[in-house]
Amino acid sequence: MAKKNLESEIMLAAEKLFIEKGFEATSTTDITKMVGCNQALVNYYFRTKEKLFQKIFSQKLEHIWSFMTLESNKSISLFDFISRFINAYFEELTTNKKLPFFIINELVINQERRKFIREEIILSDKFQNYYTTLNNLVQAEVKKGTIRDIEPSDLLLHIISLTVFTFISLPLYEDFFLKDDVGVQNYVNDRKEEIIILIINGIRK
Amino acid sequence: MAKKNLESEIMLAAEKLFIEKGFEATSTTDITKMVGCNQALVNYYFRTKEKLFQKIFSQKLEHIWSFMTLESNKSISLFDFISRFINAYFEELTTNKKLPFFIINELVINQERRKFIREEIILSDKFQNYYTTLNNLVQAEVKKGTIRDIEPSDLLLHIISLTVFTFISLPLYEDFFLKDDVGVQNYVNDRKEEIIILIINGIRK
DNA sequence: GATGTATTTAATAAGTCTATTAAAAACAGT
DNA sequence: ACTGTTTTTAATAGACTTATTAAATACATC
Repeated sequence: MAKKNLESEIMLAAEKLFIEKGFEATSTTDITKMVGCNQALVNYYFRTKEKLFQKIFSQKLEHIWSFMTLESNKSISLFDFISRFINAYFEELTTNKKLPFFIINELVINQERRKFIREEIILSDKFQNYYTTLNNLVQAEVKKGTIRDIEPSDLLLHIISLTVFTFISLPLYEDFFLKDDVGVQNYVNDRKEEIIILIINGIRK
Repeated sequence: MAKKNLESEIMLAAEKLFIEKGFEATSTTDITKMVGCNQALVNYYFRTKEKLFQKIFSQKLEHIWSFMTLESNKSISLFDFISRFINAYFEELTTNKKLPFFIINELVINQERRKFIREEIILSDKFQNYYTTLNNLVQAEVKKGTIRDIEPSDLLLHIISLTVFTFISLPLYEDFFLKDDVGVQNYVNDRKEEIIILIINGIRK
């Protein structure tokens, strides 16, 4: 039996519900009902529902973002980067299937959160370094003549589009073709392999 | 001055707001405030907010879906299909930039709407024909040896992933890189060309 | 112009939601 | 065991929601 700590229990329940149903559709009553404590505790520990959300959101964002940059450092060549990155990305999202939708959704809906990301991530040194590293990898291959001349941003967008969309659309796949967990997992794995092939083939000369 | 017709004015306002902010975040008061009429009219014309939403949702879905099938019939070869389809798809979504997010969002959130799609679209003859046509196009090219052996579903998913994600993430691009309408349009056009190249290159042998 | 129907409004019921407040309970340290 | 602090609860204010109702207005047809 874990030590009872309502603050973190509320965080966990909120995380689950926010990711499942989004900010609007989740009430503080839902959250505390899940924990089994009084609704006022949300305000006691986090002041407002919005602040609780922000805490969870930036936590999740930091998680996924630090994961992304971590993966890029390990790579030596571009093709290595691509397949390694997509593999790790898929593995990461497989254990957090709803995360892509959660993040995209809130970023699209809420302009404030976009500004937050811009300042915290896009303008950060870490991102600039990350992008420069990727750019070097790409330029090296272009010079060698192994790939066509492509913007690193396009490459990155291809990877993110195809990976993220796979997980966003997962509930659709599940219900359209009546698949169980195993079926879904097979589908995800197949998509992963196919996406790697498409991208590597697609940038080759 | 158009003939005043509050029923359709409500529909239009609701369409705008639902697409902009989603079902939950839009209130019937918002909608009628926009039109400038009494809130009770929503219930008078559409019985419930949910029914109003459903009407708009299936209208939009029908629009995009009939567009997709229309485009497939015009194509003769696979490469023709791909570039023609992506071009038309992008053009369509350029005039309805928020539509992809709207549809995906509601489908992910609401299982009932997924079931609706399954019955109305996936299981329809029209879809089955559509898929068979695509399959024939793909098989023909595989036999000719011009492309690698790929599932038509994968090809379709590639196209949809890359196209839809471009528009879903548009607000992010806009705010991250501080682009105006012209900048955004250039970006969209560049992405379109790049996506066509990636896919055609990516399925070639 | 009277009469029946369709449209629109104002008022409001009944529910939900978040945040606040004051009191109660649990837990320290002495 | 007493005292001060932290945690938790119950109760509730106040602001929204959607949907319903009955009354008012506009419209059409005879």
